[in-house]
Amino acid sequence: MLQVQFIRDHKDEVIKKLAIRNIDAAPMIEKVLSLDEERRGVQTKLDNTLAESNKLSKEIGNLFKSGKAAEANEMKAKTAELKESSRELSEKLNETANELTELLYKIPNVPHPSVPAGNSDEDNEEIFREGEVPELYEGALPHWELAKKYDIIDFDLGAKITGAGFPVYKGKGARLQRALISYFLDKNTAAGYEEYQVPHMVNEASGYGTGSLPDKEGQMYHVGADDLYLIPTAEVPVTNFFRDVILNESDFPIQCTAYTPCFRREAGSYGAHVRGLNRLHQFDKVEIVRIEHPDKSYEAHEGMIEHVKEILRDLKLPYRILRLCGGDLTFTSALTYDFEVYSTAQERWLEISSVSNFETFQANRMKLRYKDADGKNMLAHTLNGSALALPRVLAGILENYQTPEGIVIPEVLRPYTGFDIID
RNA sequence: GGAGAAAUGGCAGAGUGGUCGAAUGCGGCAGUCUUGAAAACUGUUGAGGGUCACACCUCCGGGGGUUCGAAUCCCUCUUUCUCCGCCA
Repeated sequence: MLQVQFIRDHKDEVIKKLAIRNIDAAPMIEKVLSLDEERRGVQTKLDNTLAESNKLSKEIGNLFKSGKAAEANEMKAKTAELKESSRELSEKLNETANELTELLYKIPNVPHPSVPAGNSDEDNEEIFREGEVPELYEGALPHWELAKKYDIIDFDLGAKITGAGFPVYKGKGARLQRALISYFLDKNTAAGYEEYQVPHMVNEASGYGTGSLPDKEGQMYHVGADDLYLIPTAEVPVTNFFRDVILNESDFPIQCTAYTPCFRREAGSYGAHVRGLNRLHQFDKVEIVRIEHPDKSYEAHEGMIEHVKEILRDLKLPYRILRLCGGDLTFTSALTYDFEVYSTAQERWLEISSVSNFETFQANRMKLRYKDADGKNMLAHTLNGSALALPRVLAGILENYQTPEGIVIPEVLRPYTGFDIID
């Protein structure tokens, strides 16, 4: 969430920049400012009341000590009124503060200056394209047909034991999946990211920390009996390592990577675009997360982009990079680059990575700070990206590497798979 | 799952109703001394709100209560430890 102080100091700028997201934020911002003013007013009144009753309490204590019980008891009577008004004031304070926080939760991050205006994914800006789209032979198939033909992914079996969108990987399919995970993790750790294995469920506070709550409440699976959420991405547990943490400047850069399954309800998705591996309720992903000094975060962001590029080059998959427009930018992000791999048989682009800089938006919710040179606590910047999401990479490999003889395994994966063709 | 114990500042650890935001030690930072460093000594060292700056207010795991007054008493939740049970 945005800092109230920042909104106070940059009101017009915030409104102007949120317009890039097609949001008329002026009414909300005005409300924030008036609530904030109200909150501070009530706070001051409450403070004064408490100060007075603290003073009285001390005096009463002193009177008792010096044996003047009668005077002390007389004074006690005076405190009742103060108590009553401080009770009222603190209720009022709570109300106002809660209202303010709830409102702040509804205001998305301010986009970076480079974010283009726009309404939907059609307005995203392609900034880079690389890799050759292979000429497919006559009779080439989409990945879900290939999965069936070579018996490497069983969607029906998954539907039987769990439901639609929970595939079962078999044989060489399962092995390829594991190869990709290992390859990604090795690649990330070689680039300086420390590997973690994390819980696949998180508590409510973590959900709020990264912004999955309350904005995406309905998208997460909730385990009611224990009030836990299945993670939609490793970003949530990993970034929350740093919730309520004050770092030293020397701790930067912090680079983490983690493989986890990701669980998404995807309520409202339907149709041909969710076929096969295109959109699942459970999928595997290797995530990279960075915690950075504000001065270095965009440099780090570029570094993450280069890193993901390198992986896709290794895999020799045709891909492009988009700079997301204001309308397509996720709630918490200031700047996001999407990587899309070309699905040759479907003749469409599939998102396989989303690399974002959240600046202080998550850090403010999480109270993730560092001590600067003057000893002041400042909010850090958080970033993350996929490196990479498995199913669509797998779809890309199956479709782009298909031959009449079978599916050729990309060179870099062979040490991990132990075979070079699926036939 | 059952029984018991505990949770205090970066760490260790005092504090059982009043002047305690909290002794002491370690660590960190600054200074003195030194060619430099170490040692020694001196000072300093939590977070949030608020203010031009002070004042002032809040925070001793979380929430609630008793009291004029709570780190200290009561209730509740969470977590950790010990013992028993169960178990990959």
